[in-house]
Amino acid sequence: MEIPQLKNPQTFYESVWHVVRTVPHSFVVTYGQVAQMVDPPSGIDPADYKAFGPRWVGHAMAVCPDDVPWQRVINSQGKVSNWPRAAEQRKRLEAEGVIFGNDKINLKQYQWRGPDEPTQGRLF
DNA sequence: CGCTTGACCGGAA
DNA sequence: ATTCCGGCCAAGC
Repeated sequence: MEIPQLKNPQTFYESVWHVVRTVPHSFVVTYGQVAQMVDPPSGIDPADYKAFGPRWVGHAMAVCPDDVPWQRVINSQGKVSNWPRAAEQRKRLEAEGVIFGNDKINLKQYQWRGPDEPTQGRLF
């Protein structure tokens, strides 16, 4: 065995939480996007990470601490994923001023581009 | 310990 | 628009 496989998931999860904490108020990111922003775990095949990174992000969000704005992580379709707290998630986002159209969010408008692009000129 | 499911994604039919 | 598929990991039961 030369290459270990994600020998410490906890570390990966904490990296995910760190990234999510940097997402600004009234903006959203997708699972796949977060997977790309996170520093890839060493020793993981890039193809494997591409395929399952987004899912790992999902697992990480399922067990995240309360100080993480988990409501700002949605799927690539611009919708809130189907899970027990979906209603609460939407409620939180709307409380931040995010507008849902037909159960969907306009990613063009609300998706966060990254740390280098502060608030895209919009307030909040 | 083995089998099933998954807060996913991108592309194809 | 909707449904299906490959990906081949990790947690839950």
